[in-house]
Amino acid sequence: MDMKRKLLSAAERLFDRHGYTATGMDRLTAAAGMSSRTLYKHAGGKAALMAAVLTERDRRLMQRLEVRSVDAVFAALEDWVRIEGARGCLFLRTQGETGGDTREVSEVVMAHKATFRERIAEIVAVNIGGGGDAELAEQVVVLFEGATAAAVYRGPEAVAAARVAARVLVESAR
Amino acid sequence: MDMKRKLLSAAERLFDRHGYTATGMDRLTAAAGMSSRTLYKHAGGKAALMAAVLTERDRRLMQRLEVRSVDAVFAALEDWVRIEGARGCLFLRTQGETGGDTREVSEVVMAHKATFRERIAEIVAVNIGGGGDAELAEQVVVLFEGATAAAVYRGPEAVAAARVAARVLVESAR
DNA sequence: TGATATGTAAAACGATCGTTTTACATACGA
DNA sequence: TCGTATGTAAAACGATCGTTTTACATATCA
Repeated sequence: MDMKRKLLSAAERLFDRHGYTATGMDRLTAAAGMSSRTLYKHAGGKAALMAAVLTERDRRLMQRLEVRSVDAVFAALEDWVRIEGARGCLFLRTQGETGGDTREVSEVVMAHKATFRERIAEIVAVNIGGGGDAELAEQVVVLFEGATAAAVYRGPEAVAAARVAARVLVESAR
Repeated sequence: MDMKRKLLSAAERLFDRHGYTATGMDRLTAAAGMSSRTLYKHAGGKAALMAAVLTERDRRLMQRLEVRSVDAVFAALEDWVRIEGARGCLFLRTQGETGGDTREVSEVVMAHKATFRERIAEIVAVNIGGGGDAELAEQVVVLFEGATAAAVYRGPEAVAAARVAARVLVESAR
């Protein structure tokens, strides 16, 4: 279905640039180039549409994190910021906007963060040799989130700093 | 003015817990225990109220960062998270919700982030001895933002991990 | 040919948005 | 005692919210 792809990419763009609550259905229908009847048939409703957007974003993001080294994780984040810009983590922003009381959204957000953390832990384990280092994995997660957040006002420099910091931490944990 | 204090603390609570856009003026008047006429006389409007909330929050946060060591910065963040909970940075969340096109809000957010970064740079300079280390300061900023963001789904553990990471980075920069 | 699916355009739904206004009460200081 | 300030309660403002419905067009395929 071509219609669904158009809807999802238009919705992701608007939600990301203007926020979930502030984006009205009329703006969504206009940007997706379809009637509201068709939009509701495909997406179900606003919250379900946001959940679908986040599910798709999770897929795209996790694909970029199919790497073997901690350094490559931050290289991937650098690419992401350069291509898509830095407006903060859409998952956390949406969770914050809805106060956590939109079930469909909360579930996707928490699931994404869990698999994200798991992926980082795997990569850290490979880099360290030997068993996993839970503390180092937590540190890398924090650096990744911090780079994402700080890049909003510091730009790509924040990601570069996180990358260097991760190198130091990995080295000192080895 | 007692009225203004009641308004600001009620507004901060609601904006922080439910988001800026999703919080209606009726909920604000009810929580602050005042008529909408009085609210508008004191605050001017919704955007100006949010700006006032952020200004007050900046004051409170910066007060907690009147410390001498990088380690104390993260100790302060631990206290904050324990007392106020972890719902992410209200400044960045609000900036994200408004897409950056509410002037009154954007100005306070950017000003806060600038002074925050400056404070971190000062503390880093004291800890390192000798001139400032711009790269280390950027790393500490990233760790602080990352701990704030990751604590939403990882809890206080995220702050503890950031604290340890900062220790390692400061040591290796010395 | 005629049913089924898939789309648009546009109006309507009741609710809620941020804000202003009208009308009235109370306290304080000249 | 009279004006000024400061408050409440409640209605009204037009706009916009998310969602559903009505009426109609087009394409596919048995």
